[in-house]
Amino acid sequence: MTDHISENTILRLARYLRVLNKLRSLGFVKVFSNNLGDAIGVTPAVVRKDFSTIQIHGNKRGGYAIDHLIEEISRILGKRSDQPVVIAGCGRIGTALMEYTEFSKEGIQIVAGFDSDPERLEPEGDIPVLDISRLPDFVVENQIRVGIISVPDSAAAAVFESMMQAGIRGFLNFTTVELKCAGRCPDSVCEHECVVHNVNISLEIENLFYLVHLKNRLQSS
Amino acid sequence: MTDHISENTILRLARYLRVLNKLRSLGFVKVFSNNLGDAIGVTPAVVRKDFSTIQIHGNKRGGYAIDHLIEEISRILGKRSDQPVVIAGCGRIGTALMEYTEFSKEGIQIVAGFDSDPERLEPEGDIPVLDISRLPDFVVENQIRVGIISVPDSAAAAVFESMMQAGIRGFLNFTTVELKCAGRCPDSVCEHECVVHNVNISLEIENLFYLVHLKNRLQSS
DNA sequence: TAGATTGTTAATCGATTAACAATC
DNA sequence: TAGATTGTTAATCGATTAACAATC
Repeated sequence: MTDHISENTILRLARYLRVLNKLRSLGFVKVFSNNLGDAIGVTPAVVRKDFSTIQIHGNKRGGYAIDHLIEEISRILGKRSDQPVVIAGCGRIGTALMEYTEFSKEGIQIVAGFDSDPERLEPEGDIPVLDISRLPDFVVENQIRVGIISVPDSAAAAVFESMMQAGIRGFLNFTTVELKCAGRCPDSVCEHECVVHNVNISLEIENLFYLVHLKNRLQSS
Repeated sequence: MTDHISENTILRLARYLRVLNKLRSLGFVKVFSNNLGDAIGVTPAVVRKDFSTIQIHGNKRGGYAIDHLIEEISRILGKRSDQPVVIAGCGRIGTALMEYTEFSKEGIQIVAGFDSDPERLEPEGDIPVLDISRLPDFVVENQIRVGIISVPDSAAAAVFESMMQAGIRGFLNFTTVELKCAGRCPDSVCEHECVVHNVNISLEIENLFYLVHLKNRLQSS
């Protein structure tokens, strides 16, 4: 079928898709590589190349049909209307995420939280918070593929391991622990690697200081 | 002075620095490119190259002295012990960040929050929450260079503009609005560009679904 | 010394950009 | 038709990797 699609392209496709949905809801029907490039901050050539690699074709003068783009990109990316996610660790960050209202707009649904602290459990809650020991069964039963790790650093590795064993393949990691999965997936379940994306806000902020500092230096020399 | 340092290198240096501080606190004195590479997930050659470009030298068989590394990397990156940050928008995310205890460990200090909702103001709070109209003066007076934007999307562009005018040069953007600063800084204040990093958690989660989906497809074909 | 590690050069790889023919 | 945009190829650029001499 389709050629190999680079990770960069996949991430851009996801962003095009968001812009396209906004454009459609505004009543637009056509779009040019030009417009889309501006919207996500890349050159028109990149947009055309991306579409070319996933075999989406436009009209030589009329640009691309938004409906068609949305349909094709959604198909390629495997976009589902329901995207169920579990959260391990219902502390400050975990709770904030459970209350985060933006998710539902995008079809993301936090289906359960897990914690080891009995005080935090709410089995009957709107989003149930269960004991962490029940995570593997829950993941298997509900065929969850994506999970958020917002436990303390000290618990990160063990939680990661058990989530992976249970079948989670995509991780959003809020700890500062480097979670590696290359070759760690049990062969019987998983011959491919997992995907771990890290969100490290204090590192992000530090990086801003560094980048601003160094840009200044460069400028003044 | 130093040659041009790529952004990739800068971001890696920041991560080495975090690992090095941990190693030092464990009593380690020396480290090999090997170890550091493992710790942040790059090859040893990348580590040596990074150090080479910032003119840090090791010993042909004894690796690198941790103290020296920390000192030099901190100097290059311009690491300060106090890293003051303001937050625009004290809703759910903004408040969670103000309460986030990890920041102080890294020397990051949220010095004030700003909001347009009178109900949210707390001028006498531990971290004062002031009216958004007072942000520019505050930033100028306290020479703040880094800010967090966690306002509703609809307010993002205007808030960004006023923060930039006031002198903020590094932005952590929690909205889904594409904030562009190329050429937008007022020349009198700023001949260099700003740095905007985006944190879009729902996009991150969506991307995990897409990447997992596509890795599966690739595998099974 | 032998073995291990640095530091650097050249080779490779992939992504981005430039350019332009095709064509609506 | 003239002008604008796609789609693709070749050129460029930068980052990563491989390889290995230097040397502790």
